[in-house]
Amino acid sequence: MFCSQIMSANIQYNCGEDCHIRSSSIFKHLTNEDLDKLNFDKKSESYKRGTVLYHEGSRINGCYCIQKGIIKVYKTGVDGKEQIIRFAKHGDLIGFRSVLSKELACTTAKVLEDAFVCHIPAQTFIELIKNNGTFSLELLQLACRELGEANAYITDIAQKTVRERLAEILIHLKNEFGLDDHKILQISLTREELANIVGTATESVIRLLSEFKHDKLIDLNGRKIAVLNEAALIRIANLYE
Amino acid sequence: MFCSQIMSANIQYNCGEDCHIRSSSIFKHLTNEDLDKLNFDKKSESYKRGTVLYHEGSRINGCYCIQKGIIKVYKTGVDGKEQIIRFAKHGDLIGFRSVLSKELACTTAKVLEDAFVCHIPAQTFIELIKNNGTFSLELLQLACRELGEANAYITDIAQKTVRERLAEILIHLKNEFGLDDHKILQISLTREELANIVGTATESVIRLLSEFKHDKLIDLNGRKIAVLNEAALIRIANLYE
DNA sequence: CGGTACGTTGAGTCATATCAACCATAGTGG
DNA sequence: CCACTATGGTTGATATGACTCAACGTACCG
Repeated sequence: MFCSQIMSANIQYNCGEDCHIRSSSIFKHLTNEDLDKLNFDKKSESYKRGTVLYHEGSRINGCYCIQKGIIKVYKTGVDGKEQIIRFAKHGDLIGFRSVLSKELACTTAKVLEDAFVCHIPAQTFIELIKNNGTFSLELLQLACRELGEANAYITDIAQKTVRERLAEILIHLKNEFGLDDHKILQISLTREELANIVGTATESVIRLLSEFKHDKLIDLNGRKIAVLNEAALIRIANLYE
Repeated sequence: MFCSQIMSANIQYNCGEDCHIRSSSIFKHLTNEDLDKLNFDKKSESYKRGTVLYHEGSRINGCYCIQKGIIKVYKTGVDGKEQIIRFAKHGDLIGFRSVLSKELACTTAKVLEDAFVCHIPAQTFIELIKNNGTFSLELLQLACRELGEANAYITDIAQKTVRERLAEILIHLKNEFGLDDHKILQISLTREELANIVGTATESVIRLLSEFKHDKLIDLNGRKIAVLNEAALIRIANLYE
């Protein structure tokens, strides 16, 4: 099997029974037969920060299941400005959109935190969908959930101010990546990256973050952001009206 | 069968062989058996302008295949402002997102132009997915295409000016609904609705439309919008860079 | 004929973008 | 070891796109 790999951190990944593919919600209802096929066809690899898994506009020959690390998925807009669409982490599946719609990749996927990733060939993936109704239903549910989130984000960007959106993003990041003991957000982003999620200028993010810090909603220490007053941020973001 | 219905325009719809469900891309690979089941379970109905097919936040018990007319699909944002997510017309399928993700409807669907619509019960729909790999694959492809469009729109709204977005929307509407012999856009929207697609204020749309008219890019006559210079609009919109 | 919804225009304001300068840090190569 | 460069962060000044508010016009409808 292709699956034994050594991470830089010396963690051994055995991609048979223990592999994340098994416990990840999207794969968990596969039959043993399907699972064997999948484990045989997939390729696991580790990637350093900065590596690009696939480029916007390129043909894509499979999708990626993230075991470890963080991947930044973004589109390049007018005059090269990147718009971050999502982050993928532990258990997430990316690239399936382009595989299924048979279009060229409409996003770029770049490693933010050293990652360990399984690559599933397009053919294997499509066979799986055709032959396993439960699997395809779950995948559909995943796609539909993402679609719902995308629609919600469209509404937010179209209607909310930068200030509201920044507060909202901080809450989202907190929910997705969590805080450590010191309430520090467990994802490290540059100010520019934050701006590229919110859809604003770097300087605006900096000014608003200082404002939030001044109001004791957050604390700042370089890229470390501590979330001190979640309730107030939620109020600012107009979330859960 | 439930399927014989009379439209206000006195057009008879026979939903067996002739029904749109057969020719619509998403249903065209169904087996005769599946098709019989579908035709038996579905309910066709005509709706007047202004009718709501389903409300945001309500439970939804099936999805809708549009045979005729135009449906406006929108989310309600902060302080009640509507954000139009898409329009559905002849051959389009809506509501499947909420059916599959088993969440409450995250949008409202309202009739813009008198419509004739088939309702497919959730259970029938889900069975179809589970039992027919080709169908579920095509549905997945549909969802993925919509997801790609949503991501592109996020990037646009986040990065482009209102002027660019309005030009882009005019092009999109032209591609989706076409022009008549007088180059008039074949969908009738209020200025407010245009604003609610673009994500701006009604007054801004009015001012920009007059500007486009002054520059001979479009012509205006009430809600009738004639697209005179598509190339220039595309340039303004920064499309196809 | 009054009512309601939609469209238009002008004036003033404000949030946010843009531009420019500067600092801190870290890595690079001579 | 020290300039040198690149990258990221910060702040201030200025410009402006877009929103808001308000008034008014228009058209249709019962």
